[in-house]
Amino acid sequence: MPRYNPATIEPKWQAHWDANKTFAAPRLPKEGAKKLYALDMFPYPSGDGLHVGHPEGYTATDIVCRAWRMQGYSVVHPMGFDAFGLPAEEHAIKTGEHPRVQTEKNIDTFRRQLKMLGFSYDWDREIATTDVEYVRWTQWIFLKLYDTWFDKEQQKGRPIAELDIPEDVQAMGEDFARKWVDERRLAFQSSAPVNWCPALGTVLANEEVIDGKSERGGHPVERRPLRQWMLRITSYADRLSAGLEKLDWPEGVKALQRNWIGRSTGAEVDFCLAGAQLPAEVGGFAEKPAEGVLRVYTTRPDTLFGATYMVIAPEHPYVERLTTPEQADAVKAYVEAASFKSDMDRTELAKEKTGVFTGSYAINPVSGETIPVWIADYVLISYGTGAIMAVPAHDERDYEFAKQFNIPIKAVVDPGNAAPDDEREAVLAGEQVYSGAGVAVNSGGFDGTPTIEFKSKITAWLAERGVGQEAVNYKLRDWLFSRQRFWGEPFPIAHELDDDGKPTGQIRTVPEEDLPVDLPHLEDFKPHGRPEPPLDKAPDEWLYPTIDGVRCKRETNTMPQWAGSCWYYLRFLDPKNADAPIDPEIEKAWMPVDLYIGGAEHAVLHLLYARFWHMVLFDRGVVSTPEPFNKLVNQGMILGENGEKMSKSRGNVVNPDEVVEGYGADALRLYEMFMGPLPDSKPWNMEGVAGVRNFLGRVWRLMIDDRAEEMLLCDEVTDAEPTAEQLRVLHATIKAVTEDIDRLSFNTAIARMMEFVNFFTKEKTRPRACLEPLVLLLAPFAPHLCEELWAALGHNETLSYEPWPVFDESHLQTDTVDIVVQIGGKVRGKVAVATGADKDATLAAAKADPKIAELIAGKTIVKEIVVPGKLVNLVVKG
RNA sequence: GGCCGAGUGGCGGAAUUGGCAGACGCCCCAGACUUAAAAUCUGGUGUCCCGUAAGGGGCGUGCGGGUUCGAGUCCCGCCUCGGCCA
Repeated sequence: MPRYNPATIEPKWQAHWDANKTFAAPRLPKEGAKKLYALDMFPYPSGDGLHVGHPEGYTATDIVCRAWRMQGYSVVHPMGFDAFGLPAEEHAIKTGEHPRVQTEKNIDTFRRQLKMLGFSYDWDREIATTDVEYVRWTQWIFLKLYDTWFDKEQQKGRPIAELDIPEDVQAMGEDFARKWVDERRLAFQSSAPVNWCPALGTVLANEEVIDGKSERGGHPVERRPLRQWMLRITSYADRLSAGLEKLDWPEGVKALQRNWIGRSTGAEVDFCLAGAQLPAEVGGFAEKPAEGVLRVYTTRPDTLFGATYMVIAPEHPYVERLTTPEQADAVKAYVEAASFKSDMDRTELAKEKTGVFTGSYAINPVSGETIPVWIADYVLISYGTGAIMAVPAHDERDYEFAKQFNIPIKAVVDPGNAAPDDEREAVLAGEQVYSGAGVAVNSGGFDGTPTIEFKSKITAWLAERGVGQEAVNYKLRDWLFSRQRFWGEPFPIAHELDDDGKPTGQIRTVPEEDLPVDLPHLEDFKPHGRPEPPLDKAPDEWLYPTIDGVRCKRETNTMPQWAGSCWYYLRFLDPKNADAPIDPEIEKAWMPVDLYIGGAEHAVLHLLYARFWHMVLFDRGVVSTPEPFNKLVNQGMILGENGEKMSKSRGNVVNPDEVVEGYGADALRLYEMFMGPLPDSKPWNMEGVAGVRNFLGRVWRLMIDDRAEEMLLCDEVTDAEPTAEQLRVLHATIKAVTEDIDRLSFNTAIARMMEFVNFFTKEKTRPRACLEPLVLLLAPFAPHLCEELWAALGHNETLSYEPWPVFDESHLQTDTVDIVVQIGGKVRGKVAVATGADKDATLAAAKADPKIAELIAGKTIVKEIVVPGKLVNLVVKG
């Protein structure tokens, strides 16, 4: 009977932990104890259930939590669900069943599977982003964003109440002033293109659009502007970038984020349109470009003399006014065609450049030359000013475009030594593009100025004349925060209506005490055929609330899935708080997250968005730390047995339920950790699972007599004192396992415990004093098995809070150590020398070894290298 | 095209600062136990060469160079694969 049988012991201990709330974390860390907040990226509860990729990171954090609990830390280790999202809504559209029903079913499956793996979560803290009480505080945070403006001077978000409205703005009237304020909020409205699919009668998410066609049905998708909510993440670009410095994150992830933010410095330059009435000379560079002025952003103001044409994006507000009657038809067709292309399609370097001439010209502010203004879709309205000066000699895309349309190419940077002579000639002749630094040519009085120097010189020159200024730009764009979907958080916003039921443009926020704004009842979830969100179908009693006595229409956009995951780590600490998102006392005590593990797919967006919200909450005094996640680790991908990505279509998906059924949860956990380093991608191998399962069986038989009818310790287990050798093995194991857990090197920790078991299996007497520490060391990895063994060894309490075994250096010491002896760098022998022997003694011992003596006999020793305790290398000649 | 990461036995991987390459596991082979098998335990297992044997030697960490007494590890150049971005 007492064979190792995970199928009986695992559910038993899971029930025990549940019933005893073994892993409940205290409200605040224990007095005098250090705290650990270990967080997993919570899963989206898909209909497929848990994937073997999930338990990889989850097991890693669980091991750290369990080990550190035993080391006396107060540990909080929560789990929840990121439960809004498209699949549940699609299911609802098909079946008419409310997405919440499907979502809850999926959560139940995920929870069951997670519990089956024995993670030491404090389940009392479970939250789902779809919980109405959670949504309430998500909406509350949105209102904070709405109530915040960014003070550039202080680089800080501040309450709208502290925003001074300039007198000239006030003078323009209340409506104007309100608009002025609204334009400065971190949450603001704007018109942004959506993927409108006329055939499906709905707006699609980016991931539902493939090559300009709908994923379902392959219908054409059009980019159409729609009123949307945006979050002003660009205000925090510098802080988001600078804040990375101090974080203990993989360098690669930091680089990705910096790259995504894409900070560049350059200049904004105003080009007057030919024939335009120039405005009267105003002091300095205008905040907004004057009428008849086309403003561009460039990172290379030094190439201004080489600008031979300009390009504006097809969405640029000047398109109409610049288009001459002769060009009108061509421009119209071009602009429409561009609306079907994604930004990606448009900017792809390899693609052939397209464009159309507007018929208008502008004047180069430095050379006075008249240059044509084109419309081309390789310029994006969302980057910079949506217009560029094109310098074909020194920009690859401009070069291709100029070639395509026979526009002059004028070299203004001499590469000098930076390019071989023939290439340099080609560049200067305008036959080859060169985008590096060099020396100015063909640049009026600036000839001979090195690129770097020229950049600042010309910027100053432009600034003096009020036609340019230094500017910082980011690839990062403001965050498009609304979705035309049902299954998301409603905005706590309503639009005031006039007597005719038309929006006045005035916004009302839902008062805090009226939160949450819950989703309305819908008869069905089918698209209504208009680009407006599905909530437009909501019943009137939901759609038209009265706020402060004014009839309003609720905002019908919903928030994106990212919203809920932006702050869940805070709510975990105080999940039931009815008065605030989190109690400040609790927040101060537990934050920041000490260890955050999850997939690399969230390296940019989730982590950037969450950091942004956190910074706003920090500025507004809701949280006390500038950054939310101190240490981040990305787990690698688990591939199928064939080495390819796991997917249903490849038929190589491994189901955790089946693994647990066949080998047990402890074996699954152990295998996932034994496969290789946590951050690496590695292929699954079911024989490897069998291997670690066998190891767990060996641990069992090390202590339990598996031929007996009852649970009995085997005869070899004794209360006798361990031998010196046994102690040495034990303490080497304690040292290695403890250090390996600290550096998340779980595969090597397991290997060391295997060595321990291999050694003690051969021992005729196995002292408890050695076995008990092993059980404790292994417990974080295979907790069910170890609880069972701990009980068998005569303990009544869970081992979850037993003190971690202490490593004692003195047991590792031996009388002698083996020294490698090399001759000419090749290993030729080994000698035993006394521990701690110095260089001379070690060298003497090496030379005295008969084999070595023979090999060096008659030869001259040129050099002797001695590393005490390690090796001797004799370099000989002759 | 850019950035990041990785190339070590038949396979997953180990080697924390340059110091015995291949820990540990899988696969495979052999032995013990057994009437037999399974299970379990024990041992072997990079590769080539010399030797009947005990044993000895060469070669080996993607490729080519370099630094060093000594390189999987550091430097230069290249190749391949993976990820992200364009």
